[in-house]
Amino acid sequence: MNIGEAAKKSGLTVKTVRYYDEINLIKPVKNKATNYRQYTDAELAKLQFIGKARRFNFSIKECKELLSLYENQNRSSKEVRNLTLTKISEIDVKLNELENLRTQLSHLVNCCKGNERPECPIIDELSNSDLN
Amino acid sequence: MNIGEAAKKSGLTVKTVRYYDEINLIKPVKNKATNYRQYTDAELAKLQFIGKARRFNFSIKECKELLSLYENQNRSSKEVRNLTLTKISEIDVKLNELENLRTQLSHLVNCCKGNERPECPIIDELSNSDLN
DNA sequence: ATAAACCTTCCAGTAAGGGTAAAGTAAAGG
DNA sequence: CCTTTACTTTACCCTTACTGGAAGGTTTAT
Repeated sequence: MNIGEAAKKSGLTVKTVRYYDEINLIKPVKNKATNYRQYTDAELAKLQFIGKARRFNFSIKECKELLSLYENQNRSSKEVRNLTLTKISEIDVKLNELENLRTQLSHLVNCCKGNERPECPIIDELSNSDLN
Repeated sequence: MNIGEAAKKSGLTVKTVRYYDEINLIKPVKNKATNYRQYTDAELAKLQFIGKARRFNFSIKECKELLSLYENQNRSSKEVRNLTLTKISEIDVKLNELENLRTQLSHLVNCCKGNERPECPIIDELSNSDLN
């Protein structure tokens, strides 16, 4: 199939699929006559696989790893599980950061009257020269 | 003061401070003889302000807005508060996404034995062609 | 005089594509 | 058969917010 169909069926954009070719993630054969990319069903499946992994917040680099595990019939499930566990703890770190940020910002908002007057505790806090 | 001192006192890197000059965020005067950037105390205060706002997850564009509010003695605290509230709801969206992701990933991890065998529900799920 | 510790500009790269242009190809309609 | 429309190609720049490095000028200390 051509790139448009592969894109549609994988839920990716044509641009993205072409990009995955460019970075050697999924390289289709080219039709010699037209120079069009030709995707097989197996390649479509990989595109779908990547798309899903990306939605699970795996980076392209991690997608490459997952893809090679996917293609390797002799992999152990432990390897996949470890990659996923690492990803989960990365998410935990990010969750913590964001929660802290949220707490601090809502504290600032609660201190600010939000009226037409110029006094603003948020600006005051941002102007406070001590870091943090 | 020279850029190194301004960077140190603001907790930013020299590279970053130079970048802020380049994008017209904080433009110091240049010493004609040496071509060195000269930062005043007021500019240092702005660098500190920006640094803090960035740590609060405000984008450079938002920092520009905050900075103009900071510099405007006639601003209303409402404007600053609204910008901050917007930022909080953006953080909420991100928190939600990450929590969903975490739930899904830990569900996958719980289904996976993580042993030496190749059967892996994580890979199976990623291979599942229906989106989500 | 020379070394180190500053500073300068310029160029390239990051992640993961998006936007647009110019041009080739294919399929459908008249 | 011709034209329009839809699809595809490559190539280039743009995004965010910097970071790294090279090659060179300046200042300070030894």
